[in-house]
Amino acid sequence: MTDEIRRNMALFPIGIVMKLTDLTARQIRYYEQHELIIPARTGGNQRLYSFNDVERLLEIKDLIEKGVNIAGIKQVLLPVSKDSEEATVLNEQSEVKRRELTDTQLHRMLKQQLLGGGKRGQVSLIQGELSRFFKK
DNA sequence: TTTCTTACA
DNA sequence: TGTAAGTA
Repeated sequence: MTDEIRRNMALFPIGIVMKLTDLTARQIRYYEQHELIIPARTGGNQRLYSFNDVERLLEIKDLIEKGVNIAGIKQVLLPVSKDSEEATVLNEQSEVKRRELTDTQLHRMLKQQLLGGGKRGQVSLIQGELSRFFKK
């Protein structure tokens, strides 16, 4: 899969990313501080972004516009640990406490909605559980 | 000229 | 977040 390589190929400096994402350099660097993105660096310490980085920044921008804070964005964008995934499976199998939503399930629903297509009827349900993630 | 870090409003 | 300062 050489396409992966191309997508992760760091090519453009922050100036171009600013135009591509309509974000300010301040914001782009700020998101980097919070580890939402990790651009490569040149020998001169200049940041270099890849296509993947730009797409990720666009997602971040989307969430920001929807009123999600950094903590919330981290929940949505940061990779879900494998342990959580397995925990979900176990919980689903053990017909015990299968009444409440699993954190990872909720996580998927939120990401699905926040990032675009999301069934409106589901929103109200989510908003109630939202506190679990976007609390302070 | 552009970008970087640090720091103050 | 915006912006200023001093560099690289």
